Amino acid sequence: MEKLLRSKKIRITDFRISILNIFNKQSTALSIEEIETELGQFDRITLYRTLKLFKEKGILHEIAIAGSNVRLALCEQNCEDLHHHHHNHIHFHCVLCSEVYCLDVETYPEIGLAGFEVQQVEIQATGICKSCR
Amino acid sequence: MEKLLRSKKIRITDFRISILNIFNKQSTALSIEEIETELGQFDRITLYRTLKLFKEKGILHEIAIAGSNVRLALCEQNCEDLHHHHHNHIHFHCVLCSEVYCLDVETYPEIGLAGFEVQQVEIQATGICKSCR
DNA sequence: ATAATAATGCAACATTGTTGCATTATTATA
DNA sequence: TATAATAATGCAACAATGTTGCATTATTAT
Ligand SMILES: [Zn+2]
Ligand SMILES: [Zn+2]
Ligand SMILES: [Zn+2]
Ligand SMILES: [Zn+2]
Repeated sequence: MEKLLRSKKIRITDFRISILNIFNKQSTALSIEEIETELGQFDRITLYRTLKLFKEKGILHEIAIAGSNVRLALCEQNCEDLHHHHHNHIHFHCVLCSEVYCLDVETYPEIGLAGFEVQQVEIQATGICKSCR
Repeated sequence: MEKLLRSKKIRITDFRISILNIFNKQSTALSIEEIETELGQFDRITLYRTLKLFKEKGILHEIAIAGSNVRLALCEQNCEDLHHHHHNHIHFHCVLCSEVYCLDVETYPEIGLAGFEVQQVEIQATGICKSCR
């Protein structure tokens, strides 16, 4: 927790620790609304600033789902910043419980597009999750 | 244009026609801001309602990009509604011009996740587009 | 312990999207 | 083509989401 903040060279504060705690006890990605509920009493501006910083530092990654709220989840250890992630997982969105999971896949698909230089590939699967089946 | 609206069993209005015209002369996906610029003078509420309807009817599909604005693009002929699309293309987001392209791929990857029922797969590639290289 | 620096919390604001309702336009039918 | 039924538009007002400036407070380096 504090080690993570130290490694990213940002100050260790109570607020940041509590945000990290919330993500650590969760197995699925979280919406901002869910984080707010977990926090109880808090300052909205500080929350937004913290989430923005965590994304910039490669502590959290953002998952944008069409027709749904943005979700956030913890990054892998080796993510550098907003633009240099090193994930090898896909995002699964359950149509029943609407939870979003970060899931490892055996083989991550390669995408080739003539004339385009592909740098990163983000995959989102939609369907019914393990616990809703 | 009018044929499309008729086939979806919704009324033909000037506003809807002008929205469809904007999308037809464009090769890339559009942000709401871009649509507003193209429209010139318009009513914001009508625009939002029109876009919502078009998404529900399978006329437009929404592309959610992490850290960027939502984009919209025309659907394939056989898209039924919001939840029943029949696209076979991926979405490419250029890091230089930030345009979003709908691009056909030779083979659309299959995703298998033990315990999860996959119904749809959305793929987003990021990199440098044809015209920015 | 002190100074330098960064984070927080408040107010105020900006952007984005929604709801209710009267007016206007489209469509079906006679 | 005229009329009635129905749906879309445009306005006001609001709700939700996200941002900026600035004084106060906390963290860190010395
Ligand atoms: Zn589920
Ligand atoms: Zn993830
Ligand atoms: Zn480009
Ligand atoms: Zn598309």
